[in-house]
Amino acid sequence: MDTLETRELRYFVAVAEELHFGRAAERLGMAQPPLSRAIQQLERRLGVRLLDRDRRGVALTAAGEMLLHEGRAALDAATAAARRTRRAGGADTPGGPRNRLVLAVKAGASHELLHKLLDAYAAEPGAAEIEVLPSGTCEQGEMLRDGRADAALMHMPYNSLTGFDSEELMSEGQIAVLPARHPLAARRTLTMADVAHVPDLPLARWPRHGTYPPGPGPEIHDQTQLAQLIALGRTMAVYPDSARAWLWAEHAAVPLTDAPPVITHLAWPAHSRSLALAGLIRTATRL
Amino acid sequence: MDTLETRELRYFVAVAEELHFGRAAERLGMAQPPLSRAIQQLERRLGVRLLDRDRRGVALTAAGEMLLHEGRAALDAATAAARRTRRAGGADTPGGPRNRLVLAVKAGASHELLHKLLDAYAAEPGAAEIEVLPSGTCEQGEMLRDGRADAALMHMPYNSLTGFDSEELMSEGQIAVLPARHPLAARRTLTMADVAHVPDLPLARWPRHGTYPPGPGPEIHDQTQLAQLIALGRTMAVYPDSARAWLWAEHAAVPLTDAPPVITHLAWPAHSRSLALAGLIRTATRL
DNA sequence: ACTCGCTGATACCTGCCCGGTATGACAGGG
DNA sequence: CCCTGTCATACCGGGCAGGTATCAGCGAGT
Repeated sequence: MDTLETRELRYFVAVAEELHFGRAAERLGMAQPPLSRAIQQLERRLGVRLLDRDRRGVALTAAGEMLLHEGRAALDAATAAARRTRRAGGADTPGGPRNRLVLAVKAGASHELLHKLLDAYAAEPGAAEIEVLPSGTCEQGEMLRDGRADAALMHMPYNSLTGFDSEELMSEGQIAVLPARHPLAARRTLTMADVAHVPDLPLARWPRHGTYPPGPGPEIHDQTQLAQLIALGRTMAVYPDSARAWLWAEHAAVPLTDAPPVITHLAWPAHSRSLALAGLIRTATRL
Repeated sequence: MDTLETRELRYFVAVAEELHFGRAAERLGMAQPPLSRAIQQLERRLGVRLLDRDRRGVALTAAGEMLLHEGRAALDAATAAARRTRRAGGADTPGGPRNRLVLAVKAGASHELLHKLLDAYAAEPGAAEIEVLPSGTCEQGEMLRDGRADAALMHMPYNSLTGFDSEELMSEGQIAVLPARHPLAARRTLTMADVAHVPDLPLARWPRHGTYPPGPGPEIHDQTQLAQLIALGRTMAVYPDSARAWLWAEHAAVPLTDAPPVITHLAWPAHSRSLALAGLIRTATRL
């Protein structure tokens, strides 16, 4: 009576995202009529209109908006339960159940810190095995929510910590990564204003949630590509100090005096009760 | 393949809590055999043993432990989705959908603060209607998690804020609430040590998660009962300063110099995106 | 204006799977 | 040794999820 089936949530979220019954049904691998009926039953069960069926397309009501957000969260929680249970039971590791933690890290970020953390934790008695899972740009939050990861290194202010517990690990300044022969590379320091609108060096653009912000700079998919474009003198980027670890010879790093500091946190789902995670947190705080 | 049905979660949580298929089936209102089969199917789907069936009773494996915790969270998220959607659509309000917020408050706590908050918020333009939902002892967290409430007044260190966003509202000292004619009531101040083991005034015991801590004091169900027992000289209690609001003439309040301060927070689910809630938070921070 | 195309809704049917009843296997206790 | 209590197995029936075919409204194009 008062608890929704995940099947209903899956169906509704698909329709709410596509705003089109046919496409949603296709995405779900089913025919359109049963989907229509399922949504109608859901509306009747809840006693609430979720969608406004205008003859041309479908729109969310306020209640539908709410169910889209809450339903996504519930679906994430359900898949997280499945994934974490499989992992705890060792269903994904050939050698049977092992004490294992998955740590999501933005690919290439915080090399040195990560190294120290892993070494320190491995030295602990009874340490679990840690799998480092490379994550896309700002994807760590989703990975924690849907159970792909048990913990993550997150970088304020780029990631959002809402909904997670966290422990601050490190704070660092930011640098402008420039082509070595560009005039700006000779400067001792720069400001954000200096680098905001350099005509011949537009700032590179990273995708946020799959879409790119507008701007003149090139669209970046991965860090190697960015490094190459900088080395070729086509673009520049603003990065935390620790990015110096992967700079090329053709790169130059100039400190930005007024950039906000980047704070690296170890974050984990707030309700976690794993012993292995507690150990990792403990060693992290001692770092 | 990778997302669990809430039916499966309900069944497993029931079995994991009862550690007994028959009782769990009874609680679920079904027969035992289909429940056994459902759990077996779940184990096969996950590829993981969840329960150790010893001939005498049932025990959780590590994976089962994990699924119990994660499954509870997922079930809470699903029922929260249903409740909040119904509320957003006005399924529970006769007059149709109204802009409404449910605020969980420990019954009788923070009267004055609550009053100020409600008044200030009601004065805001476009304020939503606020329903004050009295909550049992330390129950506010569950209410936020399963959607019975949209926000809560929580009192550190009694409530836990993990998993919620929050805003600090007030900090106050604590007092000992004593029978007026007891010798200790004449003191200007007291310490925790003074009140810990008074032979003729054992500290009252509140339930935590439905069970009472051990001790000599009486078991308390509600505040009126406590007030009466104190007035009768049978027990005493430690309360935040603001409890003075409901003291009787036969009560005395003596400040405790070394009690930890009680900090009242406004807390809400971290993923909330409601406009009305944002308004309440804004007025709360300005208080 | 008529038709075509696209939308979601309805009607009807079929097969699966969920749940119930009856029973079995197995261990422990009197 | 049987009785009790546990969970698992065997079998069956009904409800509901899902598929196919079709309808119903609205827009657009000629």
